[in-house]
Amino acid sequence: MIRIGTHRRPATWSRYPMEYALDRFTAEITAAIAATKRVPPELIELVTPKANIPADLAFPTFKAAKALGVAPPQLAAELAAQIQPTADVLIGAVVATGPFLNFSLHPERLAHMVLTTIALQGDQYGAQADGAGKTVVVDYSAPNIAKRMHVGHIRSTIIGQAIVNIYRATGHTVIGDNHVGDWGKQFGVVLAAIEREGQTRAVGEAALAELEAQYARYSTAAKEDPELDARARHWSLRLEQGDREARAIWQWCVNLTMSAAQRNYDRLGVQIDHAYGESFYEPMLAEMIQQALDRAVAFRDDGGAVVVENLQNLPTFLLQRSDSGTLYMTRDLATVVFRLREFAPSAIIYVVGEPQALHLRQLFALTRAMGYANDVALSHVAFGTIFDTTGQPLSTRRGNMVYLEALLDDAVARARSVVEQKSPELPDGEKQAIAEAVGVGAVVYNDLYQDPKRNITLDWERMLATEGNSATYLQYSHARCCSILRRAREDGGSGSHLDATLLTHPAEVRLIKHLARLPDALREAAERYAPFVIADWCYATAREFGVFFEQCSVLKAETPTLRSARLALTAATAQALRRGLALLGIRAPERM
RNA sequence: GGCCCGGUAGCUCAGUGGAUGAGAGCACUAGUCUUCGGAACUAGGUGUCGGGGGUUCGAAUCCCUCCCGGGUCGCCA
Repeated sequence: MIRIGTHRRPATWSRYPMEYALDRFTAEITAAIAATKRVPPELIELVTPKANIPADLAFPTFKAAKALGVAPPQLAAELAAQIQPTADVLIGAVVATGPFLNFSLHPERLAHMVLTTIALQGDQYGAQADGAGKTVVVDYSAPNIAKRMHVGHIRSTIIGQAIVNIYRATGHTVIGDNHVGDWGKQFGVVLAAIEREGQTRAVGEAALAELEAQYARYSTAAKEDPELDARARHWSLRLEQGDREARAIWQWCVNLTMSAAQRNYDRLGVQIDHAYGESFYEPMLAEMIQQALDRAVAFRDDGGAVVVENLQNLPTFLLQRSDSGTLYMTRDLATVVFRLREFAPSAIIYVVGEPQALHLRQLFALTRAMGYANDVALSHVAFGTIFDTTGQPLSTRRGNMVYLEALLDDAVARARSVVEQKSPELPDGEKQAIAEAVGVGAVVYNDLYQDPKRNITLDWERMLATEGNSATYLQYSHARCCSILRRAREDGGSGSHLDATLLTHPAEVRLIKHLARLPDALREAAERYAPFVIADWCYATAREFGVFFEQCSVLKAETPTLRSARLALTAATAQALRRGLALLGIRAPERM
């Protein structure tokens, strides 16, 4: 008998994750096979069987049998005969099926352990200690100053935040850094355009829109007038050299942009620890270039440019222009060096679009060639491009650009109309909060449900889908759990003594087994930089709950003790779903 | 041309060495339902896993090669 929901959680649980059921199961099997002394430990590799196999973990005996010189089915049968699960392990049954040795979980013991774990860990369920003592820097979002955030920034922001959440949950100290694009020649264009047309008096996103328009007009004109191009480069240099007027306008642009970006971040649940921005590294650039020259990684060519070539067969690139201006690469190099000194990370993760894959490979090679980061993992989480429904890339020039704020507003408005239709009785404030959670959740999920490296299509119908693999379906499943729990509270009969071993219905067992998988999903998501692994887990959880909901009545369970056990399972499902969604940055309303 | 990423059901995608089912969702068809919230559940698939070779006891998964789509290749970021 276990108590669920009535005790206080020990303060240590969130900091020292407990052993998870499937980890113990795996360890028990490995130990049991090893104990037969028939199979060398290094040949014990377990696999998860396909869904049609009635087992939870399997040992394929092929390799071991070959090494031992026996037929695989014979070895499997031999081992099955030798392994007798005792009453205190999670192993329920051991069966040899041809060359496979199949292990099944003991449903009652699993139920007890999983529900206990989730109740104890609460919103920390699945947390790992793997990353304890390690620091990871995540570079994400990176809006451009003097521009609105558009769909081009949304992927880095959303995927980056999910990776931050996931790494925190695996015990890492995570430093998020918003590498804001506030420097470089493009900014020279901004300043030159303002000089030419005057400073807009608009505010908020409207001001940013005007700055974008000025930028576009200037760029177009500069194509036919080399004078204007030179003027922009001149402003770029003035800015780099600390010119007061250039700096003042620059600061105005930065403030304007960041306050607009913050509104989007707040809605998306995004919190980034730092926003040093490219400009921050200006004082380090001369030193970086000098080091590259001193260490013979780069050379100065006849035109005065600093060139890096023949680096690991990568294409040649520059660290300094022939007019002495610096480049993206120069600042990125300084950024790595700064992060190494400041945070001493074991890894730096760049959440940046796939088109910059080559740039980052060059950066990583350069960093190492200069003697930095030899024991630090440098990773690029590359995400694909967003296209419109006709397959065209989104761009301002094409006129099909979608801005983040407008995208979120639109999604929320559509969600609001569904809420009005489905839940007219709710108070207005709650309706709006639900619409915000559902609309924004849909946008976020659209970016996280699949492998980031795939290109994605901006498709309203799919993004705001309320069924299938969608954010709304997950939120709805959670709300249903909450509804049952709410009604149970109103009935006053949720009993505190719970016997999880009563949960033996196939739908209950399946749901419990699935809940047990979150810790593994979290580990895999971290290893692969793949939030979609968590999304998949959430979706499968919601589906298993849907089956349970249909087949096992909670409030009208046959006996009070079964009702209590099912309430505990429902509470655990709600808790775990909330946890999974939180890792993705999606809110889970209790009603919708 | 070199390099990178994709190519799995009509569409959008999982699966990247293991089991005579290659899975989900959407769409389509037919059901469940006096609803613990129907934004639900159930049933229905003749798929050259882009083509062809190879490695392996075993390949959608690893290797080679070719085809198709996208990206990228010194003074933008």
